[in-house]
Amino acid sequence: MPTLTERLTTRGWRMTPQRRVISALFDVSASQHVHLTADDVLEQAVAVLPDISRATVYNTLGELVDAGELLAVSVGDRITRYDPNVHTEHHHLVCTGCGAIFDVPALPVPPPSPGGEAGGFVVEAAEVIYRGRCARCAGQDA
Amino acid sequence: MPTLTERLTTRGWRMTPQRRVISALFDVSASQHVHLTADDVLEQAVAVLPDISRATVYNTLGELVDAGELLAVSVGDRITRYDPNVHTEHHHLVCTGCGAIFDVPALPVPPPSPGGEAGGFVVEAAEVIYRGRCARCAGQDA
DNA sequence: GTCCATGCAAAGAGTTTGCACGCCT
DNA sequence: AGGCGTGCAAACTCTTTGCATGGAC
Repeated sequence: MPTLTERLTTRGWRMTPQRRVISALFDVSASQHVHLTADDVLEQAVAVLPDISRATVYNTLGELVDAGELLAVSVGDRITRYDPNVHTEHHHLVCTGCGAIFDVPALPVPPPSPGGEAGGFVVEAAEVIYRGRCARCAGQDA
Repeated sequence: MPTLTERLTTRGWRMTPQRRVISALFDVSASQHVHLTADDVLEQAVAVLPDISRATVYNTLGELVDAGELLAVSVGDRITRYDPNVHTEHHHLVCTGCGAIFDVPALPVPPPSPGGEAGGFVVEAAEVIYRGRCARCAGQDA
């Protein structure tokens, strides 16, 4: 699989230093199954490119989502997280203790049987958020 | 089942006109499986109580969620919706066309098998969001 | 009479947008 | 050389908060 930066170049994206840095961040985070927030991206990008602006980060993230290269993930709070793992179907575990998010392979979810007002609804995708305690937080419960 | 207003009185809540109106809205919306936003609540409450303030609506909604009388539901955008249907486990269908939200009875979701970094995660709840097209929007697709 | 919910207004977080400049191609 | 991405700053949306008043009990 080519890197995100390579894929964007292939797509004909204008590869500015800013975009290169942001893409590189997601190439790293993909292998670690990390889910960065816009602020995380800005913070890490500033470390390399001190003059990068918040607007550029948001613009680029939005474009990457539109291009299908990132998944925008919401887990209940009002913060959007960006998931570079778009090529393997997976769901998310959210720790109610520390807020950490983990990936799990998607198991087949039983299709709902919409009746009543929902009759005729055509399901195209199912997204599952498992809530619970990660190993560390579960340990502290005892 | 007593009405929400009755339950709040039983709990010893100070029943102001504002709280009475908001509770009444959810008694109605519960029977219709509607998922009101804070703005919906404000708008409908203003129609009855012109001087009710946005802050009171938000405060009351927050208190109702804390009391376990409402569920705060997020379906991906940054708007919180309030679901009075707290006593029957259910998931949500979200129409990607018109944004409508429908309830479906919760079917058993297979437990994930967290491995890797997620090892030891203790799952306590699973929340499913089905995305697709409601009957009306599916009809327009043809 | 006491306390707490209310209204007001301002603050706050996260995100988006308009515009002129400068860099990538 | 031309167009698009950038930085800046302001605007925007949703939500929360501090404080004085007044209504519920």
